[in-house]
Amino acid sequence: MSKESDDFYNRVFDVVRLVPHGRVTTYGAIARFLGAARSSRLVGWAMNRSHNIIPIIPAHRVVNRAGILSGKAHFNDPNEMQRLLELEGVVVKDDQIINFDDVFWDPASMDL
DNA sequence: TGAATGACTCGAT
DNA sequence: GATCGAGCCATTC
Repeated sequence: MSKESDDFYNRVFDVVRLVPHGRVTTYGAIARFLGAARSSRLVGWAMNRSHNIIPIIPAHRVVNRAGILSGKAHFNDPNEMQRLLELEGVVVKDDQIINFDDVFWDPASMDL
């Protein structure tokens, strides 16, 4: 892995950490925010490595554009992702966020 | 070096 | 309106 690609991942992690408490974002939103609109899968790759990243990445706040917890299976405990979201006030049912449109947070619209 | 994979997204049927 | 398939890009085998 080259250093530049590591930097890309680092930006992804940074954006994920910027997600407000009780809000969630999508892979596509992060990818597009970083200028890689068609690299949404790369964001998924980055999150896959987030287990070894410090500080810990709130990966539970990152879901696909449908509001489904597509990455919950990659957690130490799949139930932990849903539990963390519910703990923050996010309503989750069947691995899917109910009020997704209400809790969705776009990094491009954050206050600078 | 070439082929396969993946925590996604969009367009077509 | 829901479902299916193809596209994209970096990493891994």
